[in-house]
Amino acid sequence: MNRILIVEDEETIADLEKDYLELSGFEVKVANDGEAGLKEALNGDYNLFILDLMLPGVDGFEICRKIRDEKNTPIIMVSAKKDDIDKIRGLGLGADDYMTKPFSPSELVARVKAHLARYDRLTGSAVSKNNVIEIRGLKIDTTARRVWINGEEKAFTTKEFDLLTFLAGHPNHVYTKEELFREIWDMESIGDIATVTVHIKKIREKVEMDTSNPQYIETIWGVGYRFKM
Amino acid sequence: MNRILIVEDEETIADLEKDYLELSGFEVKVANDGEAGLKEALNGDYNLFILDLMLPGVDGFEICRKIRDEKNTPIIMVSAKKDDIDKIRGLGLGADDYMTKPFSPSELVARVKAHLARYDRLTGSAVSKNNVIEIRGLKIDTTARRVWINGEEKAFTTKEFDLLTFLAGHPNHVYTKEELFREIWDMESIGDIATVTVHIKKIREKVEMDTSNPQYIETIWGVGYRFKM
DNA sequence: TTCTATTTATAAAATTTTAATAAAAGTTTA
DNA sequence: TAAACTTTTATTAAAATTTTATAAATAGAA
Repeated sequence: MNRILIVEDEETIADLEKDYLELSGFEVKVANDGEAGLKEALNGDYNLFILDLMLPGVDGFEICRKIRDEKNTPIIMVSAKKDDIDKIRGLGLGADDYMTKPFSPSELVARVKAHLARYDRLTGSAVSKNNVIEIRGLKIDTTARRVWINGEEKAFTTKEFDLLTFLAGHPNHVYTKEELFREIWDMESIGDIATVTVHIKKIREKVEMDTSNPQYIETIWGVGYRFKM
Repeated sequence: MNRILIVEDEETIADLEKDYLELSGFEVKVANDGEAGLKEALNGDYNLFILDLMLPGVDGFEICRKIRDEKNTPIIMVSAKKDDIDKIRGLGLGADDYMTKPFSPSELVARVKAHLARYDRLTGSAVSKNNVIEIRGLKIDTTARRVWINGEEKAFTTKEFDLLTFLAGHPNHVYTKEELFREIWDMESIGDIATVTVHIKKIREKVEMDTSNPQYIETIWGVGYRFKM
């Protein structure tokens, strides 16, 4: 459940925003002035802040800065004046979005969802974006360039790693040695295809339990190799 | 140095955007159709994408989806029609921003900067808000720019510190020397990559017990370096 | 089946590529 | 200007890749 803090002194607006957001399944808290808003923002555990720019006490501007000193939580700034928005946008305050009143509640909800989704995308899965291939006991981390067989890490050279990753990334597809050479070595094969065989052997030595009965890279006689899946 | 890819078929617009972004210190590449754009986006190393919605070949919509399958890089979608924007915004395509043509180049630059800053903020990993990185016996205070190995403080020069902090802040990720150079030296590497090697050596001398068997910064032969975690 | 030609596996040597190191030259900073 | 730092260059060392030679497996034909 995502928790949202609205810092807004106009109660009708705050209530309207709150209602719509709650209908969309968010947990919402409202603070009516700057002091309370700032305190709540820093001590509470929120996933997103909606800050009005004009507030009694501490203004939205100041709250935004203070939050950014401590958190990366998404912040949406709201103001009645288009000019203010333009001004603060230029200040590089670290807010994530700016909306001019009046706005439709559904647009607010849409933006809130978009910011929460992005935040999760960037913080949660920063590493695991497609960067890990896992097939049976084999695990390949493509950005770290590390390989594990049944939990045990094995060292791979550049070409070995590239070749294995390419094959594992296209399982069940049969590639000729020419195709593999072109793919990994980035050039036309002019007979120098033996090196593919040698690298396949090296990879198998590290990956397979029994080299003569490969579970991962299969030999297709007279054709090429295929990564079994 | 941040690298930006513009996928836009109208050359005058693309050139205008490119000029403004370059004036702001970005490195910009333009692709004029969907095919080229998609290929470049997936293979190249970019920090942000600007995609036109209407393109010959593969449309911006499709490119956005394909990029999101593989990367979390910020995407700004551009369209001449306000209606299209509203439509795709609702689709949850994973784009980070939407702009309607015509727009002022300075607004484009402002948004680009904002998105890059947020991306860094959210993915800057281990460092983020804490300001202190602590991994095994190594402690780095990023605001004070001080480094301790097993409790003993060591003096680091600017470049050494930046390089170590970047690597330690993105543990397990393998970076090429080109990438490291771009990151720390803020410019395109034109062969002057040897300096990265030398700095790695200097850092290891201070950080490692046994330089020839590094516990922190590992060499990935033929690829680059990785901070072990 | 047996023989032969073809293809792949294996092992080891030779070559090439890449990084570590040391030291000099250049640059910046106090 | 001197000291500290950075970059470049040259040399050495290490590692990875490719080549070569030989063995083994497979498929096809007699």
